[in-house]
Amino acid sequence: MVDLYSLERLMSFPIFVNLASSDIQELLLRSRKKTLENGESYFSFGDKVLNFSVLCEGAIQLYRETRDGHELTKEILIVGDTIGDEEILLSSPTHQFNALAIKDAILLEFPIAWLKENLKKNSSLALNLLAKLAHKSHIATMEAEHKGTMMAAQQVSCFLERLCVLHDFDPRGFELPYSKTMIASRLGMELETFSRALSKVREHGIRVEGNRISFENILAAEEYACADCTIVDNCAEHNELKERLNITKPKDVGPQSKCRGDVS
Amino acid sequence: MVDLYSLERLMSFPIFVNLASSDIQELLLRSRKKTLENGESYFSFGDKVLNFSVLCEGAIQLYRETRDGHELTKEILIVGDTIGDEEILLSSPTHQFNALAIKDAILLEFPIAWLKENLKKNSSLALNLLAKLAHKSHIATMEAEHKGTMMAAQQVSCFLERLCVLHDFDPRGFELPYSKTMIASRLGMELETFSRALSKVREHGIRVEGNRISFENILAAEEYACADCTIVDNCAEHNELKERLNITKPKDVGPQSKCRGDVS
DNA sequence: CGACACTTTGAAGACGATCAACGCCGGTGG
DNA sequence: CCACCGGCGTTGATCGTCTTCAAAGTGTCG
Repeated sequence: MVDLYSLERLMSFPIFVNLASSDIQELLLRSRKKTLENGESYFSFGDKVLNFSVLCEGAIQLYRETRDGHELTKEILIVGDTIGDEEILLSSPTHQFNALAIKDAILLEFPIAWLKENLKKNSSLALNLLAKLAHKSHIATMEAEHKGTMMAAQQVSCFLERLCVLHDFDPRGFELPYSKTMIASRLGMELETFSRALSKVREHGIRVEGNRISFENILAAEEYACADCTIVDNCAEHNELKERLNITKPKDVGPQSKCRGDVS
Repeated sequence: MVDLYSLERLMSFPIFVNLASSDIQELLLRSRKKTLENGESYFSFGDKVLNFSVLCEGAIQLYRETRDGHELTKEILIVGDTIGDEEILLSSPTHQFNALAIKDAILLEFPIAWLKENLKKNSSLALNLLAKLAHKSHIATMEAEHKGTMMAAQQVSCFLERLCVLHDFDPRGFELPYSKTMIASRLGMELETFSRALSKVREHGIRVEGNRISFENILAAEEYACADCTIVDNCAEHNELKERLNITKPKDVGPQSKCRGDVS
């Protein structure tokens, strides 16, 4: 069992980074712990926004349903991510999507009033949230661009590379952390399309066997994934991946590419 | 000629709303005025990020170019919008897109150090920026969903309705504020597709004659645009539009829909 | 062994992108 | 004044990719 209340752990989350320990201690006094089992709903579309929450363990899917019963995954949250910030900042009284635990999860909850207060008082917290939102917005832009310019298989290739880095998996072989159905939904494509895309990435240096992924030829995979990406230096995760596989230290990072990606 | 330095004008911009007049006075001392002519470039991909800027007049297109020479419009900024906030918050030393004046434009520029400073000191400024980014992120989510679930003509219909409200045009007849080429690019579709979509929306209560748009049957247009939108109460702009046309006061706004949209 | 969830594969269909041709208009120059 | 040109928008035909529908395969767990 993870020590939920470890200061170091909390301070490693982007939202709390740079906060004084005293602030975090103060934090914890106002917080509630919430546990969810795999498959348990956290809230649904239309529910009142009660809390600002930080995900400490597990994973949570944010999704909506279209009228024809289709499910649209907006995001998959992983440890360190936050829930409710957007609604609070938009002054939306109700949630605009459903939240479902897709692994056993633990959250720290804070009443929304707490966040509103502390954003005014604590500039570090406000800056952290600003950085997070800016990042999110950047990712959204990038993925929108990808959806418009790349073929499904290229998106999958790009996704797998980012996934590997962000989850700190071994690039030489790792298991997908979610079902393929979930990933397809996250990528905004049909399961069938995703399945066929997985076949295709095999021709580009990525081995796929069941749920096991391994990067056999990262340069080929990289080349394929980024062929139509406008980010010149390619994604930070992609470079990270190459470094880990000891292929090429990018000669000079220089004007850094900003293709970081919440891949979840 | 607009009085650029009118306090009321600046305070009406989302980014400066709620700031004390003294703060705004202070602001102006640090600012530089920059004018651009229609067609003039403000900065290009890869340029160093030097300023945080507020657009006071005109319009600016943010776009990238793909390798095959295609142009991708990320956003069209209108009066009151800001430039450079994202880069500063992401600590990106260079711009990740091009900025081009598509009307004669006037900006107020602040050195990036200024923004960094003031975000710490001035919580209202930080909160305004947070609200703006949250809103931007929300729009991005919505438009991504639209691109995935609606046909081109539905997106166009939705866009025209939001455009009308955000630019405060007369719903019974107004001119498109940008070229069709520009709008198509903004919507992430080809000019031909946009052109055909305009033909199709005619069958759904929207008259299109050259660059003139008029909403003849807002209920039909609304029904068409939102048929596949998961936002239950539909866009705030759509409701606003219906009110302006005196069709139906929405019986009860209730849990407010959050489909506001920077349509530019 | 059978039930069930999940995934793969195949074939048909829909939508938007692409290529190509044309119409329209304003400007420029002879 | 007219001829020519370029930018912009429309329309038609074709093509590619993703979606959809259908069926079969794989795995797990009782």
